[in-house]
Amino acid sequence: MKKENYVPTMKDVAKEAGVALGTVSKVVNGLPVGEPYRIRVEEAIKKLNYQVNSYAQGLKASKTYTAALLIPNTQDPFFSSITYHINTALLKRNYRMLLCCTDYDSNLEQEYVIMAQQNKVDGIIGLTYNPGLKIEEQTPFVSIDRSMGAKIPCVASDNFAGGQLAAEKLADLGCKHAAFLRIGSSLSNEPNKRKSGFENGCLARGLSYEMKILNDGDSFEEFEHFLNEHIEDGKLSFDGIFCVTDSVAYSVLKILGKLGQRVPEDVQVIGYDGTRILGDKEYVCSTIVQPVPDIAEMCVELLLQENMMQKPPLVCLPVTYVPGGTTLEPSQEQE
Amino acid sequence: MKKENYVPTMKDVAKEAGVALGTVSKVVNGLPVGEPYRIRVEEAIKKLNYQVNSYAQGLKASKTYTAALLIPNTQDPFFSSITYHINTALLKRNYRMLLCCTDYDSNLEQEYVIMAQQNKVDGIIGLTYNPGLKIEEQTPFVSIDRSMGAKIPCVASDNFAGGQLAAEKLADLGCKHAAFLRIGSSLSNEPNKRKSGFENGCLARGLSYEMKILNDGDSFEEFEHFLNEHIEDGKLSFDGIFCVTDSVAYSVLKILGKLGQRVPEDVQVIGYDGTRILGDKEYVCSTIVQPVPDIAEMCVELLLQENMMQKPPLVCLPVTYVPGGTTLEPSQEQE
DNA sequence: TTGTATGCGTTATCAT
DNA sequence: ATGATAACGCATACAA
Repeated sequence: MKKENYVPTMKDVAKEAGVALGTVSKVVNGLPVGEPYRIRVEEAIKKLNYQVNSYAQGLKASKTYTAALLIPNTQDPFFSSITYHINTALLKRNYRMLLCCTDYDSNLEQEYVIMAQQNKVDGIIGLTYNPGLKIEEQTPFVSIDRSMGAKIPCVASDNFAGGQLAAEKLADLGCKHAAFLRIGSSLSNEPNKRKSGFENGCLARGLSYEMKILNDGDSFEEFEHFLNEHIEDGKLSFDGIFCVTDSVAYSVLKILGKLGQRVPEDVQVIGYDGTRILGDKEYVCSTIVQPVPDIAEMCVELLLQENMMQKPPLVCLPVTYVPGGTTLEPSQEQE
Repeated sequence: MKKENYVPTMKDVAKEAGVALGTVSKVVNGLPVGEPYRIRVEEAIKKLNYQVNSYAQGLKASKTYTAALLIPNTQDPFFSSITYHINTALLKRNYRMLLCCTDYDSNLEQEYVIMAQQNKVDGIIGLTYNPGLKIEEQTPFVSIDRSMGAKIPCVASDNFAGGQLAAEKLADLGCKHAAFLRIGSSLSNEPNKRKSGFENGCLARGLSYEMKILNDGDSFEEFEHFLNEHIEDGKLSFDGIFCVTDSVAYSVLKILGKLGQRVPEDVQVIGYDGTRILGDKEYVCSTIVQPVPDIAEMCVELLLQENMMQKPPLVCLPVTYVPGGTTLEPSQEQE
């Protein structure tokens, strides 16, 4: 019947319907066309099983309705959530998404940018770690969590406010001496502000604090040493700990257990991100929740916004605190 | 200097280098070209910052080096792992990946298939739930976990063997009376074989068992009722439970805790998938691990294989068992 | 309102 | 070995 492996084009449809090529194009794109023509064309389309070729469209229009997302991986809960919500936000606007897992590899990040540009994407959203990433001027780029210069908008949760909120919560929950634990990239990025926010909050509330900041190569055992050093007669000198991420908090919780400290009775712990067990169950710990759907929506909005002119260099979205079992419940205090 | 927003083409490069269009094409594609020409062209490319247009290439060659992945979401740990590894496997072969999160929505699945076809993808990999999904013959498709007819290869873990392995492990670990708990789609798919495998394994080892199978709409509380009904004088009649997924196992563990049952002392629990806490930490429970990297690799391999002829209709990849704290450790038994 | 013709950027087939 | 030209499928400006 139909030729094997032959993909019909507009020309075939035009011939089948006995109309001109342009008419078919109009029908396909919903432009006004005489009713009898439209019907004949639509029948021909069904009969031949015709589908437009986005590549030909893209070539013609130099617009591909495609965006690329650069992200280290999809397994880290925060990344997987970002990925999902950006995909959804793009879909809503009828955009396709190229997923580019970079594995924190600077070279791979650069390669993916080049690939995306060659693929004529309408824009790139990236959570990247390459400080020297080269991006063509004409390719819109929105960065997550890292400032990349005035021309590139950066979207992040309000990390400073988040750190502050964590300090305030610990103070509200009765803590007297807190700790901030961080393991992080030396790279300058937005999440680094969690530290400043926390310090700020502690000072405002008269909460004393100490910090332990691990560098890239350091082992988690450093935290164990640090905490162990602050135990006297079995009692930890901290009664509140703010961890830079839920992942760190999770590891710290295990260490605390090993050291015989009870959570939240002896020491309360707050993380950052809003990670849930298995993606959709309880929170891993009491935490500062990132507004991931809003971050995703904002990224896409900024990316597709026409007037480059007034793209803000930095957008910080509000965070919230949720108890997750590692802090004393509000019912136990006078909230 | 360079015109604002103007993207150079091969023609511009040819003019700049003072050579013909075809010569530039050859240089770009690494075809033999006289050395002095090659150098001049390469210099022109650098000077103009030229990049090939994949859309024009794709239009000409009707090959796009792009594949689409249809998956419900990227947040479920199994899905996120599949997504990551398929992305990696495609990258290795220089393919780009369109991510399509379907949210278990049959209509969305179909829309994405159409989108992918219009986008002239070289193939689609799908973990889908639409039994009537329409796919053009000329679009290669590989299915994960669900058979979709003889022409479409299906890749899955060896679910039957996995169920069997779970039964054998429970028997080895001293269980006398087991339970199988499942919540699942009524849709016929490969994971359903976990049940048959488990039954088979129980029979082979003389392990008695009961089953509780929830339907789509049912609440998890049904499991609680079921388990509660099997408690007499505070003692659960089961000493081993196989859960259809780690996610179910996780919930069941919580229920068991509520019912005052100790795991693994009173009852041992085995899940399925190989899910780790926060994606990279300990296993959620003792579990049958799916070989996700192998599944991903196999999907891509089958998808891009030229000779459609000998594509097997079903490929089952071997699973392994790992203890995850919800079974008695090997050191405690005579393994 | 419908039909015709041109060009998008590339590759490949020619003749040179 | 290199240079001119046609064609991929579609959209659109223009002519009918």
